[in-house]
Amino acid sequence: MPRASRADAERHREQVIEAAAKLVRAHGAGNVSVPQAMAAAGLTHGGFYRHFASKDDLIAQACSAAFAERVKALDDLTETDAPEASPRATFLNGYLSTLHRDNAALGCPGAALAVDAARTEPGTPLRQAFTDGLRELIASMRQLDSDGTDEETVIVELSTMVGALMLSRACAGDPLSDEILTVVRRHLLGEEADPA
Amino acid sequence: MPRASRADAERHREQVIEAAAKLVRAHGAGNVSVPQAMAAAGLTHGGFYRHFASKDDLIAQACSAAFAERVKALDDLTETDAPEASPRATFLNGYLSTLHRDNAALGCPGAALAVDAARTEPGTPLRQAFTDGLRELIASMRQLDSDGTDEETVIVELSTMVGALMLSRACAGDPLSDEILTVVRRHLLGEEADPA
DNA sequence: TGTACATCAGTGAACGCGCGTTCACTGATGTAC
DNA sequence: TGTACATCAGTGAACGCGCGTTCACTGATGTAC
Repeated sequence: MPRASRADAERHREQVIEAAAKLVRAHGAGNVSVPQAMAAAGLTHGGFYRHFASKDDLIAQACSAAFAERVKALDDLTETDAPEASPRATFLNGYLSTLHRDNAALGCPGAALAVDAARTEPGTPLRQAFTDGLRELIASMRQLDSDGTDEETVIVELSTMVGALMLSRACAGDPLSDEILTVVRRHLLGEEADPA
Repeated sequence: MPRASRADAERHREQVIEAAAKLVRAHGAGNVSVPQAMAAAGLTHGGFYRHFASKDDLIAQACSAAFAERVKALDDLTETDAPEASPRATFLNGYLSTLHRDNAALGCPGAALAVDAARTEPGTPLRQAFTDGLRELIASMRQLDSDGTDEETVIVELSTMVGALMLSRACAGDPLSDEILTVVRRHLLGEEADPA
């Protein structure tokens, strides 16, 4: 494949980002190699630097793509008219499910990539991509209730969900893992935040 | 240093674990090398395998040591008689502080190592060490109030704290980082969990 | 529309580097008498 | 208590490996006429 058309090249670039967005959530920024990401898109590693300035550049773009994908799913949920359950309940139940726990590759980057973003310096591409994505996620969560929700309430709720998902993943295989999901799901669905 | 006494050797082993417990929380399991951990204890890397079966073995022991250190600090807090603030408030304020956010090396392994534990398979030494440590941490948190606290309540509280700390670290350098700490601190201190 | 040529997406070999792990060696420590 | 010797904690060179990145090369794509 010595020369692809511009349209093909653009499609390849998107495929690499898409593949990296999954790999990076499943294995972490440091455990995804350039050859792996390229191979996941059906390419060899040599052409990598025609698409990206560096590995860090790809990781940051993969982080942005992961947030964008999640935010879009959230917005679709919000716009669905009158489902059987409320959008918020649907979101929470999905987030705190064993399916989400066991499939980080397609899951929330807020949980999967927070530590990787935390381990880079402020101002690096990944840190910035994560911060921007987190802001968008919070904004979308505020629209889950038809009359909108305080930023404060959403931040507390998201912190609880992210913490529960990560702790649950960290001890998966032990009964404690399911218990965390169940207890936190019950807590968030059984009561509304009460800014006393 | 061709031959150290048995007491020295034992002390060296503990120093390597202690150093690794800090390094691993600051940089992650994959970003700490055997030479680094040995050098942090003043040794060269060659003698490593007289103390540890593998790098994974050291990482798991470092995780256990980090939890043990944290649990001890918590228990000391619980046993302090009548301080100005309640043990629970002191614990929460310290946990959700910028000091804790900016010093992961000495901080809570539940937040710092959850992703590393999640990225190993069930049954691996790190996964087991993390799960055991998490159980001990939950047990100690239940004793913070003099009359004890439900496991459910503590799990929700710990999830919220871990999530907030990690998200705050991931966007440190941005105003959102401080906001997360402030909002979640106010939430946890301003109201008691209410099992509706 | 057809031809001549420049562009450049993708290939695969190569680079220097740090990793986890192994090993022959050193010489003070620990032990047997 | 003193001596002879075995043990073994720590050293530093070496191993094979995969990494991020570079580069000469190929040949279809895109463009100028």
